[in-house]
Amino acid sequence: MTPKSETRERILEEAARLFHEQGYSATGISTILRRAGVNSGSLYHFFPGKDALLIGVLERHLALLEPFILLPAEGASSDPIERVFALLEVYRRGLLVSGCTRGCPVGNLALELGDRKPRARALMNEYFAAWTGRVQTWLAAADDRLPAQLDRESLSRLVLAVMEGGVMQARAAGSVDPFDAAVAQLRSYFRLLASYSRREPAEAFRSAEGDSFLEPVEAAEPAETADASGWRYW
Amino acid sequence: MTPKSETRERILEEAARLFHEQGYSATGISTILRRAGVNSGSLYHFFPGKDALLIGVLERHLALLEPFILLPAEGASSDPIERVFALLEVYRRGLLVSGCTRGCPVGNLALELGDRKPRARALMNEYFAAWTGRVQTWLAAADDRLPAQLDRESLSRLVLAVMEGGVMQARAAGSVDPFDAAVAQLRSYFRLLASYSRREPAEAFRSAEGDSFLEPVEAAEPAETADASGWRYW
DNA sequence: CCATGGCTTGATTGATCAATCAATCATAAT
DNA sequence: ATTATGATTGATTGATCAATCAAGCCATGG
Repeated sequence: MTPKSETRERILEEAARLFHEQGYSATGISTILRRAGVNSGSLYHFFPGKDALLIGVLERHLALLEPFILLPAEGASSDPIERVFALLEVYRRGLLVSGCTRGCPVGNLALELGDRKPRARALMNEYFAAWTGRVQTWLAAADDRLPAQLDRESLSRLVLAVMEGGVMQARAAGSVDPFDAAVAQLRSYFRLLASYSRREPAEAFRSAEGDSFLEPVEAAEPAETADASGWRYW
Repeated sequence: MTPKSETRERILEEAARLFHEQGYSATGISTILRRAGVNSGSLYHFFPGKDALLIGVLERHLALLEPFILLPAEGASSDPIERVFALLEVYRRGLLVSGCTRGCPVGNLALELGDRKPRARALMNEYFAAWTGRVQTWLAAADDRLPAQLDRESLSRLVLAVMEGGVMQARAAGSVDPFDAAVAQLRSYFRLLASYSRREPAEAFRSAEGDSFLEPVEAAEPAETADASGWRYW
């Protein structure tokens, strides 16, 4: 038995797949057991409960992020910006080979679980941080092709949003087209950034002050949106 | 006793809120009944089953998209591009008033249900199509500030991806910051598009041909990604 | 006055859920 | 050979799930 028993790995693998395809709540322990060819006692020998299994799955995703997602993207190109798009292409492949049923395994869980499982949310945050962190590394390596005033962390958040939002639309549409469309626009943005970095500093990056979008709102408002009839939506 | 009974509306409202916060599978009928102050027989009088309730909730979201999402965004500004960002701000408010637990109600369900409920997926597609369609209308109204070669449908898909991806990150982080970051970058993209539309046509929009990102892949490959050890990830 | 039909009541069903546990097996250390 | 430890078995638990249904309520129209 390897350091972490083979049975344990098989359970995690099937649980990860099922959580990804059906979600956490919709996946029954019995289904995991059947698919993994294991008895319930074995599962509860390794994991005290379903929650712990979820944590194990997320830890596995975190461990696999480097070898199965980031390294392949880095291997696809030596150009740092192309690596960003190679990263997106990794997820595109995931969509294609699964018939648009599987995109980002962590993204699904992030929306499903929200803040109801604090430990899980911390791990998902860690996952996203590692993901965007690596993108920032690449952006830093392409320093000469990006405007100096550009906030690289924000840009990495945009890249992640495009991936997750694109995957969601692809899953809803049953087609990669919306994903491709969003990525194509991101590509266009990078082209514009590159050409702008070659010209004058431009006012396009003058920070967001005077920008009505990021105003107070924060702790303002009676925290209730209602129309004339007293209807609430949120 | 309005055309569609008040009880029915109350059930739909509570179901929508619970599906949004906890997801479809994680929400029990009994919880909906308790929160709506209704007996099970009443619910099953209006909806043959939980699936039908889901459909009803999605139809309600579709019906409320116009009055509670799109019209407020249009009312916030007469400038068509500002309307795009006002639309994003609507969701930002939703995040804030809910402590980052509620973003886009349809997005959550889209990722959770995938293609397991065809009728539901069709409605979610319709929702996204209406959403991006309106954005395209606004983009068309700002025709003079966008490069002629720009694909407006793709851009609307990007806007939706930014919203959904931003909401997901905000939910995972328990903070609107990632959402704001992604939106700020989208804003920057729009600024660049505007300044470019004032200059020469630029090669930045020369379609995607010769662009390695959108190549074959389609029906190619043994449809399996494995590393040296035979490991599969997707 | 009754009859009709939309709506509500709430106990109840069987299925499925996550989780338990005493017993057994396998392996390796002593 | 003996014991200890880890891993596995699978029947079983009580809780919760979605869904059912016979009975009653009540407003309207005849």
